[in-house]
Amino acid sequence: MTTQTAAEADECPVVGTLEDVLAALGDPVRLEMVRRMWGAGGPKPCGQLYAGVSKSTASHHFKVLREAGIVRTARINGKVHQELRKAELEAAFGPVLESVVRAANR
Amino acid sequence: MTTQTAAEADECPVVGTLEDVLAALGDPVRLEMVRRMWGAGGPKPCGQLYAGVSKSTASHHFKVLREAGIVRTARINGKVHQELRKAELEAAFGPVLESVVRAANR
DNA sequence: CATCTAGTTCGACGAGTATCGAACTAGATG
DNA sequence: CATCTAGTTCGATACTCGTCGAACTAGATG
Repeated sequence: MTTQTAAEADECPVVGTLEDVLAALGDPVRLEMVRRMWGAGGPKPCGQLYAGVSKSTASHHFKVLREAGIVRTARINGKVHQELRKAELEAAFGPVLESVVRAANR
Repeated sequence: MTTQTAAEADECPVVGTLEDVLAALGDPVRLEMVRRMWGAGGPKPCGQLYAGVSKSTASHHFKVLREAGIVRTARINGKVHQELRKAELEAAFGPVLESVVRAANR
């Protein structure tokens, strides 16, 4: 990978496989992160997306979500934000994410 | 659990958590098993639900699906069959399984 | 009964995972 | 510049997971 800005480097051109996505969502911490992002409608500061685990653990989870193509990372006003790649996921898997988040919100 | 027949013993009264279900589906072998069952409309012999892994590995995967509450096991004419618990999953999680299988069928 | 097929359990193994604190990096602020 | 907060990476750890073949179980069949 050539030198890019942080935002670009986290812009995965491809979403992971359906299994990758499901496996990534199959963890309570990550599912909660995604659930919180779903309602945000845009980038959200990392610290607002989880509770109950350490910063380093949360960082690990964001990495898993990112590598599965579920989120993208952006630095806004010097703070790291995470945002769901709704459009890409919808394009690849249809209403999977939406149905999952709705189920998580039950 | 009191003594019951094999079919009854595999009748889990409760579906697993959403994370359990997603994690169970987040494996290529198990996702394929579920995808094949989806179109069956009823119990299906185990041997028809997978390919590429050994019998013991397949058996392990069926166990994971069963413990997540995704399938139920029944013995028909002496042969073990697996069947999706569509109604229970729909009741617990809405259209999650349907959207996942549709995505798997893309 | 013996034999067969289908499926489960067991034990082992290498790989992967979720977690943490320490060390580090990235910015903002005064 | 120093200091702070937010977030990442690293190393370590205990645990889990997917895999297999062997041994076992469950039925059907002749």
